[in-house]
Amino acid sequence: MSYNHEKIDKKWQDLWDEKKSFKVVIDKTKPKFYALVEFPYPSGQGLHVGHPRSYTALDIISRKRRLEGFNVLYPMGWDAFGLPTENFAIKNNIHPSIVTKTNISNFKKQLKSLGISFDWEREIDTTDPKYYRWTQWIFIQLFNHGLAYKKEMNVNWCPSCRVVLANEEVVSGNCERCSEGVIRKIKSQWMLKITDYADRLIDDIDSVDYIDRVKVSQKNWIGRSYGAEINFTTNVDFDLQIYTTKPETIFGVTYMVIAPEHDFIIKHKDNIKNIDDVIKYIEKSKCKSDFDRVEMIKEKTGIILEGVYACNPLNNNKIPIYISDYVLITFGSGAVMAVPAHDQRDFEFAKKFGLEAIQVIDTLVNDKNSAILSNNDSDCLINSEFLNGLNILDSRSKILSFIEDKNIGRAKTNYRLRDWIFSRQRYWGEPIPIVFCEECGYQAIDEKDLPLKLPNLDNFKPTDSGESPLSNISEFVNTNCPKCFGLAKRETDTMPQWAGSSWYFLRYCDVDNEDQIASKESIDYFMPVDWYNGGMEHTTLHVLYSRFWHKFLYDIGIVTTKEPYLKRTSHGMILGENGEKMSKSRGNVVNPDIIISKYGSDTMRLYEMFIGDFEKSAPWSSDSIKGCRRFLERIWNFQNILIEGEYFRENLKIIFNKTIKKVTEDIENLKFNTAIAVMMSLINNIYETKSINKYEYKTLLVLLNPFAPHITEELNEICFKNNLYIYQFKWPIFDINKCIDSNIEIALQINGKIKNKIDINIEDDEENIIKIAKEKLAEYLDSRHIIKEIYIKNRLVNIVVK
RNA sequence: GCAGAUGUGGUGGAAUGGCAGACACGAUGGACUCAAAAUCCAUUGUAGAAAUACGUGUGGGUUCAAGUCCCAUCAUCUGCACCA
Repeated sequence: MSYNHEKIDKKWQDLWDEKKSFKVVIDKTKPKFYALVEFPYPSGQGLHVGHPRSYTALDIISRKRRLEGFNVLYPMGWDAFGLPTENFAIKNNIHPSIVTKTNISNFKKQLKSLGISFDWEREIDTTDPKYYRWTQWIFIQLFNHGLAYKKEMNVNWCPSCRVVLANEEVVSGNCERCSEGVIRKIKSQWMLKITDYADRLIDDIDSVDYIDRVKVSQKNWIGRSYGAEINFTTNVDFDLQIYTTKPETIFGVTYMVIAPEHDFIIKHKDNIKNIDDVIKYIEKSKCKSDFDRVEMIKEKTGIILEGVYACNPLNNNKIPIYISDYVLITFGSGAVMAVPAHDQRDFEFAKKFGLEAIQVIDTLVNDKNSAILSNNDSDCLINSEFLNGLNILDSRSKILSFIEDKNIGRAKTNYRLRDWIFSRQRYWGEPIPIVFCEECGYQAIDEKDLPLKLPNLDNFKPTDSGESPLSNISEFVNTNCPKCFGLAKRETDTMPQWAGSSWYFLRYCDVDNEDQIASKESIDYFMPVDWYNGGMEHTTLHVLYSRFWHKFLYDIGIVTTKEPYLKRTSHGMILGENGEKMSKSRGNVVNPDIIISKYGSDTMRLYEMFIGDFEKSAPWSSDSIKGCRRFLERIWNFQNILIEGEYFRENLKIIFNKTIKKVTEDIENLKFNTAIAVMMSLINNIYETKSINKYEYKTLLVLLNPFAPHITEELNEICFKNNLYIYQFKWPIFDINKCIDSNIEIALQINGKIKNKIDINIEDDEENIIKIAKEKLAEYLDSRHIIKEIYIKNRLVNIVVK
């Protein structure tokens, strides 16, 4: 009987469905394990070979955990709101809800054909009103706690999608979704005050087990810096407040630069003599996005404000004021004190405009072509009056207490992180549950009226004005104020796609709950997520946003853990055969359906894991996958050479124990590729004996089951007829004492170069081994002087000679 | 420019400072076959008939011993908001 993957895959997938084999309920007699993978956006293209990498990896973990006695929650759902669906719907004139339904059913079919052990009873869909009711509920809580507010923002505007993008969604100055150029536009936006949580988002990251790259990216994104705010007076009635991380260099200030958007310019335009030129410069910089400003690294631009000047509060020196777009209004106070001697950007700007530089830190490094960047805290200050002779750290604390005493400034912590722009002027998103009343202002709708359903529009295209399509529907817009019951208008903006994915892991705990996000009991039992895996591209934003919401929900008593995810790992991308990123336009996309129908889902799963280091990207190879299929066929054919036996045979005892140990450990360390390699080695060894006994075969099937669940279940049924499924078995354990061979080969070296090898017994003592080694190496030792003899246990002998 | 990562056979990739190239693909030769496919066996880092020599981007260093640690350098990839 040959290995018929089509029949076998279907048989077991149907059986798991029918028996609800992976359904999980609260069971306090067992330890729980919550495995989570990022739920997909169900795009029209269907599943991509990249998706299964993450799902298979945590499926292996989940299946192994079940065998180890855990009660495993491994759920799946759909992050289904979003622009591509809306754009597809517009283009093809089909309602986005229908597009979504079709895409989900296609994705689901494809996922099922992979045999992942999801609990499909807990499937969620972010576009389902039963789900987004609670997304809206969380927004109301944020609003009631002052964390959601409206603000006029200079926002990124995509003329093509006609939608405002968060900074995070702008890639290289272009829209992340449609790749069109992004311009700047003023718009009143709902904002979420994520900055209130900046410290906790940084500090708590040390309490969780995230891979370092993720921790670093979270910290860098928040970007906490310690510095000072200092007020500089001016010759007009206005104090310019600057932010600096190096307050001790204040005696080196020779000019000041403010952002083009700074209030000072408009307020004192009558005092600025060259105001016409200044306005021209401002207009020019308005067209640039922040990204363009970044790109302008070659040359600094700027213009002096004539007729106004600032005073250095420390020595009353008059200093000129410039505007330049390298200073951003969104960071610090939108004004910097320029110290060209010790800051590279200031140095370049000063060079271009012929401005003076005063050196205030004495350091050995001295390069005339760049600023003097001192990294040494013990360097001392010069040209700085009362700071002279103090090192950097001492002078910093002295200047801080000085400015605080004189009330001209104070220590200040700053963050790179900005508040989260939360509005979208689009149709296919959760309506924001707020109304505007002339009398009462912005009011959250009554929680009893949730969900606020997205009206079923015929015309869901964005309006050219940039308002949401919902603004055209008077039945939706016109309503009553929940407070005074007078006439009021609904908010017509919708939420960004990030919203639904910021709390979905909570809903999985209790998907059908109609009274709350999830029951307290289910949250207490399943949360936190024990292991969360997803793409590298989400390690900054999605992880940060969902941690923020979780911390807020902690503060209002909904969840009981400060962090949502105990452990976060990320997988590398699967590239096309040509080593480039898979994409439709490159024509190198591999469709998993074709692979599965040709080789079967177990081969597909195995190859996804064998392809390379899980955390690194790897190119797909349609040749290499054959090796995985051959491996499974050999295991299949073992049923023909099956013999009786209740223990490992003596000559295979060591290798079996070693393999169990390695596979057990490698799975935990995301080293799926070497786990598979060691099983391949094992079967090569078994092959040499021309037989396999029942105990050995059963052990092998359990070990392989998390990787290749269909074929292993089938073989178990054929060969053992024990009325038990493998998923009900126990994970094999190894005997640490039987993991080392008694006879091993060690290397013999002369001065670190391999010259020979010998077999030793691990019981042999060192003295004896060195003696044998020297006999073996006699020809090299002849008449030479031995300086040192090194023996590394079970590894090698190295004789150092002269 | 900044930050992070990566450089190992023809290919994907293995190697707690201790025998570089596990495992797999591909290739070559052989068995089976009328033939092909599949399967099985053997070989496969480079040079060399061999002994041997050389080999982990490049140049130094530490060490009895370096793919691995340190310094410098080059190349590639990813992210970015000139973060003061």
